[in-house]
Amino acid sequence: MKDEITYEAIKEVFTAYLHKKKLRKTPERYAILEKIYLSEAHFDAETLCIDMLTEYRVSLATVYNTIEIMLDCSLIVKHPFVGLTSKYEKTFGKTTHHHLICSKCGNVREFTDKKIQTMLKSKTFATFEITHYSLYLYGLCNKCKPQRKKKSLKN
Amino acid sequence: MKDEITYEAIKEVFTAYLHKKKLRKTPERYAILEKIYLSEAHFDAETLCIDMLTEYRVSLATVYNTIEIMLDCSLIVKHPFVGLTSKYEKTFGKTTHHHLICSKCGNVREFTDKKIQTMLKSKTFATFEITHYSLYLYGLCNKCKPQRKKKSLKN
DNA sequence: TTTGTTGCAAAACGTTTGCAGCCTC
DNA sequence: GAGGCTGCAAACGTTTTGCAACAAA
Repeated sequence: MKDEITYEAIKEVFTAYLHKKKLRKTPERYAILEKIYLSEAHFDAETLCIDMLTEYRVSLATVYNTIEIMLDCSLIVKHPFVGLTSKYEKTFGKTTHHHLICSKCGNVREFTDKKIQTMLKSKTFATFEITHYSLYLYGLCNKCKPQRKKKSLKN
Repeated sequence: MKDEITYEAIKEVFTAYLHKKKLRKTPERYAILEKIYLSEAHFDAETLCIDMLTEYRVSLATVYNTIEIMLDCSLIVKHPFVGLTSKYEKTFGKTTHHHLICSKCGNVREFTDKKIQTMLKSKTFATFEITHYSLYLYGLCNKCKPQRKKKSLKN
């Protein structure tokens, strides 16, 4: 059961932000927003740019520009995972989750944990105003985990 | 009351690792290790390199090389905080902690939380072997937090 | 009409690599 | 003595910037 978040609703949020900041509502920006809206996975700037080719051609510079704006208005978050190029992820239509990153193959997996969420959400500081948090668990995924004896394939 | 970890003890760990991996025990590597041992703060590769100048001159390439080795043997961890160049941090002589990163000025602060630690340490997955985790809390530090009316200094 | 935005290419940035000489083993 | 390691400089991948043409307001 997914949250019913429509592209129109997100578009409105984005439009309102662009308006507030006196930024222009260009077709490129909306094309990028829609692409992100339609995808579920983490993405990096270049892949997004290439993947858009069929629908709408934008330059990488514009992708970075738009990503920056979307970060500012919290429509996406940035994940600079160790060993990978920076990944981005939409924040709407997804429940709070955390990440498992395989240090060997770079695969990123999500998981949710109500107790962790509750605990972190309740964390406050007198001298620091939290906007968001990132919890990354690094390790080895099943495929990369050294198998306990099984024809011992070298590396 | 700090843990009594001596440079000699750490040096032994490093030496053992170099030996195991058939890597050479060069003065540069030990100079870098000592520099890291003596410092308490997070550091980045270039700053470390520059800060070493007075004691021992090493090239940035060697610093990166050595950092890589130290990451492999878990003497340090890497923190690619959003908006900052990658920071590294020694893992010895420090208690488990988490990070507060100011999105505006880039200041990084540490904090400890027993409950969070316990909860995260107990987290396991059948299909993922956790080696370490990073918890980053992004937000605004006291200095960067918008003050509630007080002569309203612009920016 | 004004001024922000685009695409492009060049530059910047942090990091890695190739190589000749050096030094550990 | 062999081969890993060093410093240097060049190369790399990612991200940013400068600029002329363009288009949103």
